[in-house]
Amino acid sequence: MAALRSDAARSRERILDVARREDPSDLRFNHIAREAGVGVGTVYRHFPTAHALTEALAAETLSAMVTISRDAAAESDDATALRAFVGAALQLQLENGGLQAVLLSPDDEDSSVREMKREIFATFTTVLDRARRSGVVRPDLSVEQIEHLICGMEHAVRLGSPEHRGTFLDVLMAGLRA
Amino acid sequence: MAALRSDAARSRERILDVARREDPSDLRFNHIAREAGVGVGTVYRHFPTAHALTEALAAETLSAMVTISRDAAAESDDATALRAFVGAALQLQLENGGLQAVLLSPDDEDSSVREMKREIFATFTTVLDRARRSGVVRPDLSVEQIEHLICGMEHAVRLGSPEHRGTFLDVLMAGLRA
DNA sequence: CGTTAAACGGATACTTCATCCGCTTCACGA
DNA sequence: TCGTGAAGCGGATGAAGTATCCGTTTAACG
Repeated sequence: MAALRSDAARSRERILDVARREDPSDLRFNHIAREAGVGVGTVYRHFPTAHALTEALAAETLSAMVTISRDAAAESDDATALRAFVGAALQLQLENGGLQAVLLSPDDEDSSVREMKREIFATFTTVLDRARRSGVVRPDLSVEQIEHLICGMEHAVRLGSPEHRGTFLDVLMAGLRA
Repeated sequence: MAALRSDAARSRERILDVARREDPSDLRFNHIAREAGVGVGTVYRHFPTAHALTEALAAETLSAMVTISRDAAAESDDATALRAFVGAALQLQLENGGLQAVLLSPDDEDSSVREMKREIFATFTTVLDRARRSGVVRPDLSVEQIEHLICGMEHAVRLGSPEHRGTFLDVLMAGLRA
């Protein structure tokens, strides 16, 4: 990432500040531009596509997820580690509405996003392997399938009240058991 | 529903035939009109909103769901009845991409849709009550929460391959258990 | 300061949506 | 069979939103 000119850096931050408050699944570039006090062209130059903007918004949540996933992996009890990981993923996906799309997207435009995703999936693979070996999870579920199940739970929570998160996480964890 | 004039009935069927083949979450009226060989105005007259069209498409699936839910309720084993109901709901929602929206919508434009939904939810309430009484399901889950969980599973299956439906249904049913 | 490349803004052309109304077709009674 | 009016049809059209392009402005640096 070449150093940004000061005005460019300012524009970028203004745009991100506004975009954070918008519905991640319905980013309107013209509207964001007006709110941010910049021209539409400026928004499109910084973020050529809606997905590029979603990725930029996801970057900080993703960085938190890296930390949390390391912590989960450090947990000594295999079942607890799995629950910590899945619970954190669900929580963060609920907090950042664009995260699901970024996690599921096969090709990332931003290379730091790609690297963080790689680490998260690698860590999860380790945690899941441990859980499988100690027999606390169905052996036929893949990392990908569990990610999809987490996205499904995110969707379910969004349909109702956020306070159902705990219950739905319990349902998922019980369902994952061998 | 006042009797339709013959040309109106023909237009309606043509529109529904085309719409059935489209992505239910992205119904483009102009496109449907062109494909169906009718004017855009005709599409809008028959279906004032995308939701009205989605409802019409959901009607036949909903009618199948009424039958299946009665069958499930007739099942003597409480746990089996619950699984039959949830499994059928998941299956039908996967077959008809617009069904989720219609089931979740609080106000239906079509009265027959409203009536079918009423019966389905009433039947499910009975099935769930039985399951609760015989202790085969967590007592703290409401009909609404379970519907949301089914929608979540639908989402999860759609993210991957349809062949994961069975596995994901198993995960959900295991998670629902007390 | 002067220079230049980077960044900016917003007019504009383009796409898609949904309405409205003059024309056509159907149903029905004579 | 035909006349009549209500119902239905079509697509031109204005509104709304998207993404690009290029003349102007601004930052960075010697």
